[in-house]
Formats: sequence, structure tokens, C-alpha cells
Amino acid sequence: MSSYESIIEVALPLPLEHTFSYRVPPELLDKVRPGLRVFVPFGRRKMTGYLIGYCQPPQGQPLKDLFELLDDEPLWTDRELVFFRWVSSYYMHPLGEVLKTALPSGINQQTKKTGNLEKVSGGRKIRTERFYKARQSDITVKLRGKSQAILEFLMESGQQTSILELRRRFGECSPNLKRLLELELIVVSEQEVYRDPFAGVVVEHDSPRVLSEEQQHALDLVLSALDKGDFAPFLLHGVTGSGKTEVYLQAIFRVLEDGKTALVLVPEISLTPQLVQRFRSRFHDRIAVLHSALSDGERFDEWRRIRRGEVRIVIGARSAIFAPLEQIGIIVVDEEHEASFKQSDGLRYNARDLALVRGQQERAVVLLGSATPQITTRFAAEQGRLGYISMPNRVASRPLPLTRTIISKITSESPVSSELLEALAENIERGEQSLIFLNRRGFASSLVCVSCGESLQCPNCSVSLTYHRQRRKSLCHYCDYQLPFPTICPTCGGMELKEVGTGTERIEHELRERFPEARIARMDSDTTSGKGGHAKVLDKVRNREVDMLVGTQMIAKGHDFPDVTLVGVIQAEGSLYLPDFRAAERTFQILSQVIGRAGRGEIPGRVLLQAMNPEHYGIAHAVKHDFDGFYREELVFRQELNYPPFGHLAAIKLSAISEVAVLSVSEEVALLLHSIKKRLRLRTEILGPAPAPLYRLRGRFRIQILLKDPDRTSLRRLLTVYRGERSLSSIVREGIDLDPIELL
DNA sequence: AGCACGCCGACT
DNA sequence: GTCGGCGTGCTC
Repeated sequence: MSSYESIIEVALPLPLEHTFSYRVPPELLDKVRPGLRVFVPFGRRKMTGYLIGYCQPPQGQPLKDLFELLDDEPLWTDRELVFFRWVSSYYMHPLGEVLKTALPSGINQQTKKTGNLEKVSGGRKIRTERFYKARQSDITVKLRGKSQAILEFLMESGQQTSILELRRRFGECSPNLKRLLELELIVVSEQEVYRDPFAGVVVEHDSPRVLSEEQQHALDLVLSALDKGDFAPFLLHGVTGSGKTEVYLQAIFRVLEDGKTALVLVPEISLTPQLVQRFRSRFHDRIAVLHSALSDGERFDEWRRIRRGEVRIVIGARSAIFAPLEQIGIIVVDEEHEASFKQSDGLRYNARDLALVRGQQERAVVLLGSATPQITTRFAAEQGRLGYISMPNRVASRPLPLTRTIISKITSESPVSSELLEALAENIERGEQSLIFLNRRGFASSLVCVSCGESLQCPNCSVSLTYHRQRRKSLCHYCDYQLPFPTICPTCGGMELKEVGTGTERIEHELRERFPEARIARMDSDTTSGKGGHAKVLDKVRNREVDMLVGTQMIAKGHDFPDVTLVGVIQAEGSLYLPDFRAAERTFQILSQVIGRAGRGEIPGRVLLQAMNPEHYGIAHAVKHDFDGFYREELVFRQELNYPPFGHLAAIKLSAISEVAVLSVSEEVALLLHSIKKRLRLRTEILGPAPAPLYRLRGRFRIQILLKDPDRTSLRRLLTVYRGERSLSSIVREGIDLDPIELL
């Protein structure tokens, strides 16, 4: 054994830039390989590290020996390590922590000190089950009852059969099996099994559907890119109901035919059971699913199935970008504009951006699908850095819903306008379903004291507490702060508190009074807590057990309700004035999505949209289903203000810059930055807020941080110094996801 | 991140 | 006189 392999380089999951070297004890020399986890001494601790390579013995310091190797087979390939290294350097996050994030959680060993006792915990968890098999023998023994039945079954099948399977067929049968074992008629063995997140769920088979002309054209473009076998990124811009999923499915079919694999990223898989269902009925058990609702055990097992090449398709939420797939032919990012592709603690990454990077490294086709792509994505497509595929029409020539705005005044008595009420009444009469969308939960958005005018505020977050009538509580929607059923003003002791602002709870209440016979359901994070909370409501709607569904964003995303013909939107501009440079974009997107829920079946849909200022271009273009119009106006607006994709932020390349400029953040964040300037401990200069005409616009501030003489450490500090709700790192990361193509 | 060492205030 | 605050520094 060469001495070269006797010193290994180990990355540790700690916030340290450096990797560490260890000596390999002679008895392990023939077993070490990059890709294994190692258990090593570190200070006076012991921890799990990642063997990433070999190195020369550093002079001067004595090396420690590693304790043990935790794996037999490498957990990652060389190619994956290249990707991890890229992630590490781009997000300025230590390689060891990147590896920890990428690998299934809960497999690392940790030492904990309990008094003087050292406790090793964690480690891999492979589930095993007992399997029984009939012994081959000519002896025929006649047994009684169940034992005989079990023996006959095992002899007939000749297969290894798990205890679970036997229990399912014969009920409790341990005593019988024990007896059969004693008689040496059967043998038992302990075997590895996978925990199956879909245990017991049956799906029907689904065949490829006939494509529309538009879909066929989109598919052809993707297929010809696949044939070239090179990196090819696309934006698939298709309106709601244009059949993007079918394009994904058929492209993936071809990828599998070519012997390659497919990775599908979806925003929040628990919210899109329909999509997973559709994939499963097309591809059956060739699919692994990765998302946060899996237990550690299930996730570990799905991960192992992928690593071993037993599945060719992975569907998952953002973390699935690290799935151990090899030979990736296509990466699909569905609803690419969704913010949930961003991981916002620990390693902060945007899975949508990483899809492009991994796709490039794997020479795969990357398909970013959306009805309302991010402005920056569309801009990149316009510049030719992404292929652009457009599907502007719905399948089966179904028209987009007829959409109308209603001007709503704050002073109006009911939050639901009379026109909307009328339309709802008509729909009930006709036996058709309606959705009512309001992007705010609770009953009232604040309680205001009639005598002193103060509103109830959260002491931690300085925002109004939302009044929840059913729970008899005032809640902060940012933190967990809550007050029980407030009756007295905490400022002046006044006895009368007025409900101001409207939430979904109030709308539901209102509609129940107006339509006592109607079957009304509400769907927001208050009503869908607990397992399967979403599915329950969604099934009710699909089974037509509900006439009206009131809800927040939740009802806008990805559900196919074929029988909904009317969508009502309360406070359409509700999200327009949030202190976020993407407020207009978000408003347009959410409106487009909710409008897209109407008329997906045989009957054309219609939408009534209540807004105080329907002339705002985000709303006006949503009404006209006019993405391009919106897109052009937003680009002009951003160009004037130097916002992304035109601003300096696009130039943030963290490893190379000599100046960090943060622009266009909220007033709150701007003030925050000033207040923590001392804590930055950096040689910095914070410029701004900008002159009034600029920063006053939509309440946004323009500020700038100049980092003098930046190095890795100071940049990291800038990223991590403030670990609040709105951390500096998230602001800098806002910059990172501005122009993903810039990454390549 | 842990976990040490280290130097100043209120306590059995 | 000690317990304990968190500042600083190190971990192959």
C-alpha cells in the first residue's frame, strides 16, 4: 500500500473553511475510498466526517488516526463531489456542511456528553425483516390447520416471504412459524427491506395522451435537445391548463428509453399529490419521492434505492436537487417561479438555480416550467441564454376564464361585493362550484382600540396581531406570539376594540350568513393542520361535496378542480404594497394562478376580481391573461430603478467582487442594516437610503454596502452576522438568484 | 459549532 | 474567598 493513501482529507460538517487530515490505521488501508463517511477524533469530540480525498502529510503537526469507516460503499460519486464543491464555493458554505445537507439526514454518528458518559448516537438505520422459505425436502409431514396452510403456501411459492406478507394472509402466525422452524420444514433469514412511503396506495395505469399541436411542438424541441445529449436549458412558458405535465411525462419517457434518468423538482410536494399521482400511474414503481414529510427512515430508503440505480425517476422538493441519480438526462423544475425552491436556513440555496448548474455538469436538458415565470428567467430567455418554448393556449381549446374587475372601496359594508355575491348565488343555483380567494388568514387583520387608536401589536415583530375569532386569540403570523381573546386595550385600558381588515375566516363567516344552505369549506393553514389536512379538503371539493371553497394561496396552486366555474378574488391588490421589490411580480403571479383555477372542465369559467385600484398594471394584465404586457412594464420599471435584472445586484459574484452592493430592499431591512452596522465588524460603508424620489416608491429603500478589502471571512461574516428573520444573507442571496444564467 | 481557557461581578 | 458571565481561540 502506498503511503499516499495513508493520509486522508476529511470535510467536517462544521462552519470551518478548512478540511482536516487524518492518518489511516494500517488495518483500514485497503478499505479507504473517497466517498465514505469516517468517524474521527476532533478536539475532545468525536464526529462523522466525509472522506473527500487523499493528501500529503502536512508538516509540523502530528496527525490523529481515524477511528472507523462508517460505510462500505461510497455515498457520492466524483461527479457529485464536483457539484458539491461548486455549491460550497458559490454559497460560501463549508464543504462538510454541504455534504451533510446533500446526504439523507439522520445517518451521521454524533457523540454527546452526558455528564462524564460519552454517548454515540445516530448512525444508519437499515430496516430488516424476517423472511421465511420452505426447505426443499421430500418429507411430507401432515400438520394441522394454519401451520399446514402456511407450509403449503411457502412450498408452492418457493419464494422468500416476509413475515408481514404471511401475517397479511394468515393473521398472527408466529407460533406456527416457530413450530415449522422446529420441525426444520422452513428456514428463516433476516433481510433488508425498504420503507415504502406509498405502501398500500394503488394507482391505475395511465397511458400517454394525445398531444395538442402546441404540446407536440414543445415536446419536439425538448426531444431534439435530448438527442444531442448536451446541456440545454429551456423555459417552458405555458398558461394554466396548457398541459405542461404531459410534456414532462413524454420527455421523461424518452429519457428512460435512452437509458438515462430524470429528476423532477416541484415546489412543495405535499401540496401537489396530483402530480405525483400522475407520475406514478405513468411510471409505477420506477419512481422515488423525496420531500420533507418523509420520516428519516423512509428518506434514507428512498435515497438508497436511487443510489443503487433501482429507480430511474426522482420527484422531490428542493432538497431532491442533491438526489444521487447518475446519468441524468433531464431535470424538470415545475413552477420555477416558486419561492419554496429556496432553502433559507443552514446552507442557503435555490434549487432552481442549482438545477441549471447540475444540468450543465451532467450535460442534461433542464426544463423550467411555469405559467408565470420569474421576470429574470424570462429575461434570460429573451437574451437567448435559455431556450424559450411557449404554450399560450389551454388544451382541448378550452378558453381562459372571462375575467372582470370590480372596484371595491374600503368603506363598503361587506368585504364581499354585491356583484360577487350575486354571481355566487347564480353558481349555487346552477349547482356549480366556486372558489373565493383572499390571501390573508384569520378573521380580522388587526384589532384597533376605539378610544386611543392603538392596534394590538406583536412585541417581538412589531406587526399587528391577527384576530382569530374561532380560536378566540390574537396571533402574530411571523412568530408564535399569541394573546388570548383580548377585550381590553393594553395601551389605555379601553373597553372597545374594533375589528379592522378582513381574513378568510371572516369571509367564510360572511358567506355562511348569506348562503345558509350552501356547503362551504375553508382552506388555509388554520384548517389544514395535521396529516392529510390538505388532501381531505381537496377530495371534498373534487367529489363535489363542497359548493364554495374559501382560502388563501393554498387554493391557487396546482389543483385541478374540473367543476369550478367561478373564482372570486377579494382584495386583489393585497400583496402589492408589501415591502419587497418583487411585490408586483408576486401579485401578478398569484392572480394569474388563482384565475387559472376557473373553467378547467367543460363549462367555461369566469373570474370576478375585487380591487381598489384595478388600473395597476399587475392587476390589469392578470385580468387580460397578458404575461408579456406585464413583463414589459415591469422591465421598464426595474430598469428605471436599477432593480434586477438590470441592477448592480446581478454583478454579485461573491467570490470575486471588491464591492458588495445591496439595492432595493425594504425599509425595514435598510434600517436594520444601519442598526447592525456595528455588529458587522467589517470595514464597511453603508450608503443610503437613497434620495427620496427613489426610495419612496412603493416604500422601498435603496441602500448599498461597500465592503473594503473583502476576503472570504469577511464575506462569510456579512452572510451570517445577522441571524434574524430577515438576515443579511437572505438579502445577499436575493442577489444570487437574480440572474441564474449568470452562474453558468 | 462545541468546548476550552480566562478574567471580572454577586453569592453559598 | 468561589460560581458563572460570555469574549477569544482552536480543532488534523
